[in-house]
Formats: sequence, structure tokens, C-alpha cells
Amino acid sequence: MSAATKHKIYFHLQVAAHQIKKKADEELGKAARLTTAQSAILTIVASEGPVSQGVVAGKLRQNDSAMTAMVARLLKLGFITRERSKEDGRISLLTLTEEGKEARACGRKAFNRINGTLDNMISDEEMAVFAKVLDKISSAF
Amino acid sequence: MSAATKHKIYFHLQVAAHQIKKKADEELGKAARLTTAQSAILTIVASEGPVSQGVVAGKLRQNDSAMTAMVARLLKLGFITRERSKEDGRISLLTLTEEGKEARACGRKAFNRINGTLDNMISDEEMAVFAKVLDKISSAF
DNA sequence: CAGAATAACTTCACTGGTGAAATTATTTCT
DNA sequence: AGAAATAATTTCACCAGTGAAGTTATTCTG
Repeated sequence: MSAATKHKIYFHLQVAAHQIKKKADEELGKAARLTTAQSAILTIVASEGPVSQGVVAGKLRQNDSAMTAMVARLLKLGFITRERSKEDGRISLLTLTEEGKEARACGRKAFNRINGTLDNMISDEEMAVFAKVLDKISSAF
Repeated sequence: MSAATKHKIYFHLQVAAHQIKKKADEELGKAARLTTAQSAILTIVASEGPVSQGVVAGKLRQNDSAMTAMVARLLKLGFITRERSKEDGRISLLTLTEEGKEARACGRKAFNRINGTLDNMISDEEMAVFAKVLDKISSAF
């Protein structure tokens, strides 16, 4: 039997990801009235400056169509602004608002708690291997 | 900076899990007209014999309410049957049908392909560490 | 043994994802 | 320049999850 099959890797990966997402959403919701999915988008918009929806979708490995709904919610919450590009009228450029920056700052504490829990139970060597494998999976599929 | 923060573990875990799920859903859909979420439930029902919805939800770390919709779809597809327990009228017992067994058999090939890809790029040692970390995450949160 | 507490499941409104088809804007090619 | 190809986004119907509140069946307790 294959090593992946033996460890039921697919199943355990999904359950662990789901579990930690649930916890992070709970913490984040209390701290910043924000979800982890929204936080991921804000982080990308914060670091990439004015950025198109398609680029954000690419970094999250999601469909463009997923962005339409997410951007609508973030606009409604006042965390980002959207503006048509002058050079290319097809592109919507997203920018973080002050409220968005504040929400991100509040959310960071919640993520720090999650990361602290992880650090307490996983050694640096294990963490390095874990990160490497995640990266291999992301680039292979 | 914490090791988890440094590696952006939360983010990469979510992206990798999402990415591999997308691929597995694509393969599984072609092979067996089945989704990975449905397959997970069928696997539990297959191994646990007649089993309540709540037990399945627990194993998947999901809410009971998520089961209501999933079970409805699997009933409609004819992959499981549902029957009230004689001992406890609150419990719905789920059992796999012959069609469900067949669908699972078809789906296994798709999962084998995914696992094969994983085995080709991840060493046995890395896989063991990866599985161990996933388990720690699942039990901690 | 009646009433309260508990347990299993359902319903509802919501978030967040998919892929296919449509829309709108830009580019490319005679 | 005009037509066709391409690109970014949107729309739509669907799948899959959440948490809170409701229903029904069982169990506990005085």
C-alpha cells in the first residue's frame, strides 16, 4: 500500500484544515468581525497595493467568480474600495481602506494565538517539513 | 517571529487543502459521479455499518446540520438507506446500498491516482512527519 | 409517573466555493 | 477601420459548510 494511502493523507489533510479554519473563524469573528476567507483577501490587497480581482483569485487558487461575491461583501463592510483601471477598463483595482487596515490589525492577534498553539506542539524541524510538503502539494496540483 | 508565522502555516494549509480537494473532486466526478465530501461519508458508513448521522458528523468534525443536507443528496442518489433505530427513535441509521458500494469502488481509482502523485514527490519520512503534524492539529483544535 | 432536561435531528439564513455561459473591454489581424 | 479573438468580470444554479432556534423522542428526577 502507498504511503499516502496508508496514512489516509487526503482525509486527514481535509479534516485538519477544516478544523483549524473553524477555530480561526471563531477567534477572528470575536476579535475583528471578519472571517478567515475575508482576511486572506485583505492580506493580499494590503501587500500588493491596488490589485485586480483576478490576481487575488490566482493567489488563492480560486475561480474568478468566487471573487465577485467576496469583493461585494468586503465593499459592503467598507474594508476595500474598487475602481476601474484607467489603462484597462476590464480591470477592477482593489485597495484597502483605513477600516480595512484596522480590521486586519485586530485580526492579527487572533492569528497569533492560533500560531502560538501550533508552535507549542510542533517542533521547528517538524514545522519545516510540514511547510515543505504543503508547498509541494500546492505546486503539484 | 514564531515558526508557524514564519512559514505562514495557516495560509498554506488552507490553500493546499483547497487545491487538492479541487483536483480530487474533478477526478472523482469523472470516475464515479461523486464528490469527495460524499465519498468521505460513504467511507464512514461502509466501515461503521449502520451508523447514526451524528457519529458521521463527529468523525468529520462537522455540525449535525451539515449531515441533513448531505444525507438527503446521498439518499436521492441511491447510495445509502436511512432507517429509524428500533431502540432509540431519535436516531437515523445509515447503511450503504449496492449502488453505494459500486460508486465507492469506482472512486477508489481516482483516489489512487492522487495518492500516487503524492507518493512520487514526498518521501516516506516526510510523509510520516506530515501525517503526525496533521494529527496533532486535528486533536488540538 | 409527570415534568424537566437532554439528545438527535431538521430548518433557516448565511458564507464561501465550483464550472459554464454571458457581458464588456481590449487587442490583434487582415 | 472592422471583425474576430481574447481577457476580466459577472451571473446563475449548484454543492457544502456554519450557528441558532425548533421539533421530536428518550431519560432523568422528585
